[in-house]
Amino acid sequence: MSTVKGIKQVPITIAERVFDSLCQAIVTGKIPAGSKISEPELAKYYEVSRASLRDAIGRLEACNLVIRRPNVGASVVSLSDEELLEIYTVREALEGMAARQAAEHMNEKELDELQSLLEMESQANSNDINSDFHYGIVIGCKNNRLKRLLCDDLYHLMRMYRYQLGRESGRTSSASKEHGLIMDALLDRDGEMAELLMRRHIRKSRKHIEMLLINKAS
Amino acid sequence: MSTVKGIKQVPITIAERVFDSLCQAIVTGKIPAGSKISEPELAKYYEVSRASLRDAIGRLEACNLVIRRPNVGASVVSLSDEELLEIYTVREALEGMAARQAAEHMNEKELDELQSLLEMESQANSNDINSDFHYGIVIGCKNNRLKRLLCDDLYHLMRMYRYQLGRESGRTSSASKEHGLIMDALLDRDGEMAELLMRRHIRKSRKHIEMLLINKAS
DNA sequence: ATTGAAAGTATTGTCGACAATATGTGTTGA
DNA sequence: TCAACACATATTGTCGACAATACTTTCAAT
Repeated sequence: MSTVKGIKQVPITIAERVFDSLCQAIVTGKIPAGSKISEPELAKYYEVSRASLRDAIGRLEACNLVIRRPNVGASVVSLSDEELLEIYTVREALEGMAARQAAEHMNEKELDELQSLLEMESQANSNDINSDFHYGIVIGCKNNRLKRLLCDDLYHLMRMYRYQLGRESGRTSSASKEHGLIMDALLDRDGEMAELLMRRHIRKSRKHIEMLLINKAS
Repeated sequence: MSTVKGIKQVPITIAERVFDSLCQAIVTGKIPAGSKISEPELAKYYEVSRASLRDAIGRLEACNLVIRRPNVGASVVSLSDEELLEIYTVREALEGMAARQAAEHMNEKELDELQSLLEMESQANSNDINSDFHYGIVIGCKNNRLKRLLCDDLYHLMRMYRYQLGRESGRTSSASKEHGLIMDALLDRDGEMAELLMRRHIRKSRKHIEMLLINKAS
């Protein structure tokens, strides 16, 4: 993947390859949230120099998966409940706009593909975010800056916590219905409606996660 | 400054110091848009090793001021007209949400300060973005993720093109009025209205820039 | 004269070593 | 017993050199 323009790229340099590996390891929790990143240890593990590893860590910081403090080192990000909810608020704003622009700019073929994606979604509960409805809308918005913000800066974090929290346990049915409504708005080329529905959809997800977190606390 | 959490930080490492210098040089156009970054040349100029300089370049890439291609090197970003307008669309979404949250979360003291900022704005047309109205609202939204996206990922680019285009020649009067309306909404704690007004305000700026670009083309 | 290949040059990517800073441990003093 | 200082250890930051890749120039062939 290699974090450029939100479009998966084949890693060219060693640093990019290590970045991809570390990214995967962090998202899947193999390197747990909050844990410290040891440069000598990981450099030895991946059999690369510390220079390449540090480059990779810099990229991880750029996509918000680690936090680096000067002269101290990097740690895997660990979001508090509030910080997790903050991301949903940002998503509401950005994906809402993405939906609006997608309604205006997606072509027929893309709309078709998105719809068939939606139909598959109802049965196969695929965990691959690359083939999910939200991702399809982001790609369809045709605003590269928006794409990059969502895909480069939030995408990985979202994957990480989706992994950790288990993909919003038990809201699939209502979420699917909401996706259907958004799809209709896209087909109608109704940007305003698409944005409105997308925002409401993400707000509901947020509320749902909020409940999960409250229950988890007990 | 040193690009962390949108809050100016004193540079600790050499890489951070060089990043700050390069950031400034790019924003002010001292290193012109589109120009190539020569690692050996700049390393010699700043009297640092290439390792530190490369670290700095990585940070520049993270805040979207340069684009790096593997085995080729980094170039200062150069936005097309469309790409510049894309940023306004993203700002509409993000700063709209920031205004909403600011209305809900800013305390009295912050509101006071913002208002006095607004009064100063009408006379002294300060070019320091750190003391500008939009920045104040972003800081006041209390959503760190939102702050970081705006301040780390878009702030520098905005400064750069504001510098280049000369701060939206001749829209200060109407823009100031719009700021006043937003301020009123904040004082009313009316988040929905604040978001609505902020979005309209940025949309108008976008239209204004669009006109400037069309005229420039002739 | 233009196109293509090949050699040469310059730049980027990677490495290992050293310096600077932070962390952990042990000792001393109150 | 606890606090604070000093020392020892480990990690990060920085450096210069080498390897790999890209770019430029030269030359030859059609």
